[in-house]
Amino acid sequence: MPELLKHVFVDPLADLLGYQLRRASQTLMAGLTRDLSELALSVVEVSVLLVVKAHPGITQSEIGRLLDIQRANMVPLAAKLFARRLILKESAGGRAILLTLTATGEEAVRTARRAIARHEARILPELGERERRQLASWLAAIWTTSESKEG
Amino acid sequence: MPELLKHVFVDPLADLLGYQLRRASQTLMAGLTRDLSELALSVVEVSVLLVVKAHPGITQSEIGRLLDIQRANMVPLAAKLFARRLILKESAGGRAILLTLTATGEEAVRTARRAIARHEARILPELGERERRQLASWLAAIWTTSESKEG
DNA sequence: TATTGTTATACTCTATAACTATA
DNA sequence: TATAGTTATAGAGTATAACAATA
Repeated sequence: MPELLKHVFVDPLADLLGYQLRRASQTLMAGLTRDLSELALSVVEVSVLLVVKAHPGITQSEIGRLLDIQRANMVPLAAKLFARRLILKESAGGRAILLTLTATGEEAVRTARRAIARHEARILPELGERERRQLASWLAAIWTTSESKEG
Repeated sequence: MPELLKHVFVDPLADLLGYQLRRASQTLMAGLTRDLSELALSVVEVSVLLVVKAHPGITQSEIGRLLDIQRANMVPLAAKLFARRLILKESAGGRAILLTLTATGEEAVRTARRAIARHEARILPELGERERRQLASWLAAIWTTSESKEG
């Protein structure tokens, strides 16, 4: 079929906020994954690393609660970061294990932050700082409000 | 540990637009999935149904291009909707198969639209129509712009 | 040759249930 | 009893490669 005669279909979902949110999130995650590929770490793995950086000595369960990751799913995540020598595990007497960054982990965090900053700057570059904050605050309201989550 | 003495950790990712977007999308999808559970259809299956409703006679490949779903992944999707007697498949002479809604499919679309409207109204109920449009337009810009998608 | 539908497959992410070890 | 870490597993969602049929 000739390119110019191809029917272009109107997207009937275009006026749905949820649809726009999902498509935007997918596109953005794909882009960030590409930008983080130099580190050979997934977006989730990097986010765990950033949390450990901000809270040295935090436990797996605490990270899970913060990022909404199941306790069980934190296991292979932490195992990979440990195998890559990015984090240290330190027994806290009880069952809990305290996580901290290694020197390699600190370096990975610096690299990740540069990649993330580069990526963030590429999202809607025409947006000013005020609009950016407005957008972020609307998005935060969606998942912070318990109504959206539970009812 | 007593509830009041539990350490509440600050989320170091809170100022990242990409993070807010992902969390919002996850929360929203979970909520919408729950709201659509009466139909026993996933969010993606319903979105396909809405596209067929808007474009009777559209093909699987065309739907895939519109919603960014791989051709291969459209197969089990269309198969389920067909098995549930929600869509009809009509040969178009060639290899392509034209999809249309059955009466049951039309009814499902009506039910789905009510559930989606209910859900959308529950997201950011404090947002006015103008802010809603602004938010939707920013989100659309993120995934429509090729910069975000490819580099 | 390009496109459509298809099969098979694999990988990631996420969710649940059950077990143990410890406070 | 409640919590942390763990294991195993299952289900989505998504991605790629290859094939046959058709324009």
